[in-house]
Amino acid sequence: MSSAEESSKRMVTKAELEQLQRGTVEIIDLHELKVKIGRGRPLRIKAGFDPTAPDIHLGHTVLIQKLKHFQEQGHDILFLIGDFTGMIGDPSGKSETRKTLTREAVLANAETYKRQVFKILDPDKTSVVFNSQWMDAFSAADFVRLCSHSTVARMLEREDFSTRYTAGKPIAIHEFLYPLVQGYDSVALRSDVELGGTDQKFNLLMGRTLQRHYGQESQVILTVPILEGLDGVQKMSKSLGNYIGIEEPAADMFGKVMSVSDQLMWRYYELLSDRSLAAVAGLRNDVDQGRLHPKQAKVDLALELTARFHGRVQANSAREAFERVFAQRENPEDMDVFRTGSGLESRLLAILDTAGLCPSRAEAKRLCRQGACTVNGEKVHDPEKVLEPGEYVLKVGKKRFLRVVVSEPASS
RNA sequence: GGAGGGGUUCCCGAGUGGCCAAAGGGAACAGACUGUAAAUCUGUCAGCGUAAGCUUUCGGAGGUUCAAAUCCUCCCCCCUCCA
Repeated sequence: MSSAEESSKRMVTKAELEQLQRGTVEIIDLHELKVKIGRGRPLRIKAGFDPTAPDIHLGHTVLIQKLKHFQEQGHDILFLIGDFTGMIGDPSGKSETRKTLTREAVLANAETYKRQVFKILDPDKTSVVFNSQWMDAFSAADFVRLCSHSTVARMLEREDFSTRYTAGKPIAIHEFLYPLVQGYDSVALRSDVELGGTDQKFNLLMGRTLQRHYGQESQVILTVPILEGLDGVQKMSKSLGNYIGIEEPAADMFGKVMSVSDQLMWRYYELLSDRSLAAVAGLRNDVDQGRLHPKQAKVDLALELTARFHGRVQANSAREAFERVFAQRENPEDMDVFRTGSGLESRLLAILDTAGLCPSRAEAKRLCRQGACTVNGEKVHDPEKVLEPGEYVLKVGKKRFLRVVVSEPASS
């Protein structure tokens, strides 16, 4: 063996492997991964994203952080935007017919993705690809061939298909194409490793199968946990509104982390924090033993996560603002300002509605009657209350604030 | 193509002529309690209107009736079995 070959081959170090394994649910197959890494050339690491929702949230970052680990170890990241698969719509969950995005929309979304994802990944070492690049050229005959590599029985092994099937819920045939196309993407990209959430396991495995059928070595698949959203039950997603977006202002990010339940806080520590699992276990123990107040632990977590996207300084001021508003019940420093005329326009319910603090006037009335509305710190139960010309601070519930300026009546 | 079952308010789900803006549960929101945690208790949960009240909603379109989510007709969609 020549010395050049000698140096190109290497054993993966224990530390590197541990970094890759941390926080993963499953690696299929770990031995194959070692072999691939051991060949010494950069691996092609694939991960796919939905083109319709270019709003990366903390749930996505679990996966993206893992991509970063691979990137740090010198591997090539293939950030796949599923603009073709987007037409199908991932069958998991609700089956809505997606409308095809225009070319411009796809490109615009891609730019948003890049802006967001490069907060974490190194742009120089990341290729952004679209599966329409090869799928648009796919002929009907190609599709028939692709479909021949799987079976209906195999498809029905997938949990959400079998669940729906036994429950008598509809399964559209084109939904079967989703795993096939996702799997074919691995063929087209010659991926060595594909990352995905645990809910993607079936699709990821399909990639392994198809690669073999198309004469390639199977990719290793690596699954990461699905992060629960703010409600602690359902997965974090934009459509459920239980997410923390990575482009949200520091104050919102901090506040949202603080609103999470104590139980969920540990989950977030585990999946999102950079702290070692041992350190997290230590913290948890301290809280259990009463040596550390759970709120303090949550503040630390909120600081860490906010600082990751906004830096230390902004994270700290977000924390101060939070304490001021919620612990000391003071008003936030910057509130939206709403200007209105006097008279009927300056009735409380009218302001609440037109300023957008409540979705409807009926809702505004209800909230007032329930004692949720405060004007300059005083509860106002009457939704018909007219605010005289002047400046007020209006508060609805715990989180909605508004500075209201009521102008003098026009002298006409 | 045939037979049967089904489409209800954000979700699940009751309702088969008036007492139905529609039970119950979940979610959500608000109040109390707190640490903007959990648990608990209470209240709210189509829109407009100060109110009386009015308007829209039960797959879609018509019809019967003083009155329809409920009855009739046609249409659309889903499921099961048969072919």
